[in-house]
Amino acid sequence: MITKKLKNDNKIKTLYKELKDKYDLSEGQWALWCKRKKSKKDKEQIIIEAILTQRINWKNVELSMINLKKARADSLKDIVNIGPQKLSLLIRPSGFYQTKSYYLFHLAQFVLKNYSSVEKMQKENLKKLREGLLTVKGVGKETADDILLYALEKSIFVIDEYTRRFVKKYKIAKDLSYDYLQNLFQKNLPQSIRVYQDFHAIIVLEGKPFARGKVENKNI
DNA sequence: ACCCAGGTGGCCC
DNA sequence: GGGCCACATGGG
Repeated sequence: MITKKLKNDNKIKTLYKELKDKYDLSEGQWALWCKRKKSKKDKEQIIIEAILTQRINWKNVELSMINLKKARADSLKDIVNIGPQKLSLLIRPSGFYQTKSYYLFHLAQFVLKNYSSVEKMQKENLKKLREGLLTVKGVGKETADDILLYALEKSIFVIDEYTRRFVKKYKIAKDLSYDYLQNLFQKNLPQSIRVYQDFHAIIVLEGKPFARGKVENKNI
């Protein structure tokens, strides 16, 4: 029992080290790729993308983001202002557009009403933020953690379809439930925002067919 | 004409 | 807690 546990523990750490070499990643690489995601505007875009990317490929998300930018509706304030009706037409390419437009509208409202800005939101502690986000319709654990890790820069590990495929591929665990896997990864990695961001980026790359050698794609 | 893609909520048991 | 369904577009 204990030996088996140790084995799995080592697996996660070892995989992280090996794959970091495989993709020639240095510490904080994700941040380098996404240097553009530093500004207030970019953080808000991560939040928007977190909703749009639900159950859809990134290509479709990009099409919606282009529409939003063209319509100058790519900030949380814009989204609250234009309202769910018009918003839904702009985000059609990313699918489930009526549902998602309500999700997005309510999320934008939630952030602005409770915190007034993403920067101020970042000052709140992780636990409170997660609880709050989970009360928003359309924000489940994955979307909440995605926002927390990549937009708000809190140390929490994201479990998604790519993570589950990764876990299966390397036979890391049998239990694929969200809480179990999140706990498992967090227990076996240093509690570091950078590590969580980079590792998740690696997991996504591992799930992409083109992924070998040099990394240029930033669609994480 | 299929099939698939980075979820979530609602309903049922 | 888990199983099933609706939600919808663009690309292969």
